[in-house]
Amino acid sequence: MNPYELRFIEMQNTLKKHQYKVTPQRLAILKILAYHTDHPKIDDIYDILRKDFPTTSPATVYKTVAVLKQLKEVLEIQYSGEGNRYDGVNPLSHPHIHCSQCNKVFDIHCHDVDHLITQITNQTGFTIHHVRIDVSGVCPECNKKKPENRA
Amino acid sequence: MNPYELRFIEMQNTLKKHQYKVTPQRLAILKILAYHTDHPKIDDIYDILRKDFPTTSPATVYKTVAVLKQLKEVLEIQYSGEGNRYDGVNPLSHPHIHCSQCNKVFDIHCHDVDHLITQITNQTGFTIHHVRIDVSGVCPECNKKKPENRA
DNA sequence: ATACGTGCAAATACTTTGCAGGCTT
DNA sequence: AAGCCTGCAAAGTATTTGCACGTAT
Repeated sequence: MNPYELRFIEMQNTLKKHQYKVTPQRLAILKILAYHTDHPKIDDIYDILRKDFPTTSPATVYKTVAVLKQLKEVLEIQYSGEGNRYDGVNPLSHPHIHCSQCNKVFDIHCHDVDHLITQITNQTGFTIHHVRIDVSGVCPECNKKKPENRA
Repeated sequence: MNPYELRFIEMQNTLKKHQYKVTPQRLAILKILAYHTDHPKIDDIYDILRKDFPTTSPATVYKTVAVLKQLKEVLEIQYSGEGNRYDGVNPLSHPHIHCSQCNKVFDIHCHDVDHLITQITNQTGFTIHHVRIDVSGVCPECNKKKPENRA
């Protein structure tokens, strides 16, 4: 079983475990979130969903995503002013990097983050619940296309 | 001259240098941003501004903040769903920590950030323009008040 | 059978825009 | 004097809510 299918099953199980009803619409949204690594927005999910459910509405997507967010089966990446993005493939908090040219968002895998969090905990005395590390810039692809964009 | 006044003057100079008009409203907004370390929202600025300019409107605040943001004299900290916050005291990108109980936002001073950025640059090949590190949790004050909130 | 979910529309919150008149330069 | 700035209102975008009907359990 590939990791995407695994996520799809995990998400279903979490819904059932918490007595949420598993409807066809929810299954479709789960599947979209489980299989898409490109951090879709609500509208992206809605557009895909509409192919199978032409009468669905954005409200349904918002509601289902809210449930999954609360169950920690999807990570919300807040981008004020251009719609939040969601990561259902890897729902634990992790760093992202956003290209301001092509608007793609990629995951970053970074060893230093744990150390950083320890340092911040010691320094602030906070009980830390969530760490958001988001970098933006221009990705190598876009740099190739337009060399004059380099900083 | 204290550092807040210095920021106030710097912001004025930047406006003048770029041929923006220095109006009483703008001066008042600059002063609010230069002197407040608590990362005010647009509405917070507007509320303070209204004491001296009862007929002003949020649009004016939005417009002035947009100018300052573009001139890099204020740092926008995006919090989707509850209004962005602004840092005019320290307008260079730096980490913040937000308390989910009292909603205060504090600066973090963290040595490891440069190293992290180098690592991310090497790993991704991005030309990095902006780094956002935002932590949320419960601050020591709120932990004292409600010990059961500890993670 | 019951309670929850769906989908429509209206409401909310935040921000941007258009425009007429006023003020800074 | 000229053009930008202000402040009002309206429009725009993202998201939430209310409600009647339908469906999963």
